[in-house]
Amino acid sequence: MPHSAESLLQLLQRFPKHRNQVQQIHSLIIVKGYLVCETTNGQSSSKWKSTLLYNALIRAHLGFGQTRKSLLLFAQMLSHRAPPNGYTFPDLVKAASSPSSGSPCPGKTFHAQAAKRGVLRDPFVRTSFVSFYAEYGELGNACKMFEEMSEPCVVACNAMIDAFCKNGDMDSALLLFERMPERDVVSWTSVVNGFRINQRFSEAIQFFNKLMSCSVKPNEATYVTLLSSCASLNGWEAVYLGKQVHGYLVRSEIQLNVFIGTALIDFYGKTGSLNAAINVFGQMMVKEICTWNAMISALSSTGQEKEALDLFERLKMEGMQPSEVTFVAVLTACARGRLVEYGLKLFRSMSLDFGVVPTMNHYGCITDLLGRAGFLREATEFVKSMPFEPDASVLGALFGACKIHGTTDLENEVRKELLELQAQHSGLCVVLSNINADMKRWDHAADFRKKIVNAGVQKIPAYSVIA
DNA sequence: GTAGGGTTAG
Repeated sequence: MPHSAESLLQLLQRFPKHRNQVQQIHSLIIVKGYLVCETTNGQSSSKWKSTLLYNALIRAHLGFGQTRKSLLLFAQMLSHRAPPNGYTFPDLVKAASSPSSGSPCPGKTFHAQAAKRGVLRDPFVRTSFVSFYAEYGELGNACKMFEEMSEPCVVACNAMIDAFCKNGDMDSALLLFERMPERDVVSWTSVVNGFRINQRFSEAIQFFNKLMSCSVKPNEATYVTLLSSCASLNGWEAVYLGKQVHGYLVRSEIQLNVFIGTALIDFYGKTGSLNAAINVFGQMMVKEICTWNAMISALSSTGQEKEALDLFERLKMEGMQPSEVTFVAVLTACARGRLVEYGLKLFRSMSLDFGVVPTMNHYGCITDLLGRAGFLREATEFVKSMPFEPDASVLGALFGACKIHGTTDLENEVRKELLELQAQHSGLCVVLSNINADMKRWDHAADFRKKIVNAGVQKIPAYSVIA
């Protein structure tokens, strides 16, 4: 029977990646009225019909990144009285964890919904909540979700390992890794990645070597994580290992996919092999915006600012949509190349022409752009005119500029103004004392340390903002 | 149907 609810459901499940088709099917489902739950005839199969269709639609829209639409579909689902089931929540919760889904995040109401519908015992549902809470920095809730599982499977354990890693608790991640009854390549990769995201790059590489010695077969994700660690470490051993991985991938005749390719470009860019990065970029059949961003950064960090900006022009011509990161990369290139006018023009056009709203990072780039070029007063004015309170990165850029341009009266003025502006800001105080210490003005450093105490700043981070 | 991967000044 053409266009029965069953046949449309099958189509959705079979071809969920074809955006236009999904939209057509969606329209057809609406026209046919299949989304309205029928409870009158009492047949259990038709009771769940709209639920299954909604589940498939939520999944399909999540699949091509339309997370907002997934969330909207859930709201519709409730208003149509189609009861969500255990299959509804994993996709829904994933949509809620996605940063593009907008705020406020509805994840917690989903938790309540899942409890109400009696699906919280489902291990798939629980695992997705573990990841959700981990993403939102609520490690306690993630643990609770995990601990209430009677016999967590390897996937649930992997999700919990990742939850620990993402929230900086590598000890617990390793403990769970040791204690779990079986491990797979995802377990290993999650730990490698955990060391990486906690900036423990040497240990990431060590753990990768351990994985190899245990005869675990790495997969693409493992290599991507490893390459990223090698890129950040940048010692000869790390560079050697990264090149070895590349060589292995070439010998295995594995086509460079977007993730691997982007990781390689980043690796070569950060370790100074610009030509290798360009080669990889040229070989890639499919490029995403991240790929272009990595290449732009590679060019700009190796002193080819003009080429970096040319590549940005090419990206636009090829119809790519620049991301937030793209603008950080191009604005940085402008700052390095002292292209003040062009940088300011780009900054103005980013929200106007590309719909990318500047974040604190972008303000930091412009502060850097002005400051490096010696426009310290303009940079200060710019910081004051920002729509949000400057954070340590913006102030770091400003002080970086002061460092380049020497100890002028203006610098002292800037310092004073900013100190008054953000006396409570522990990040700033650290920046200030670092800068002073750096300039061998230990008396001032001590002075600022005292101010930190007087200002009642509780926490002084154990890292320095200026490297 | 649940887990892990790439790009971001100073």
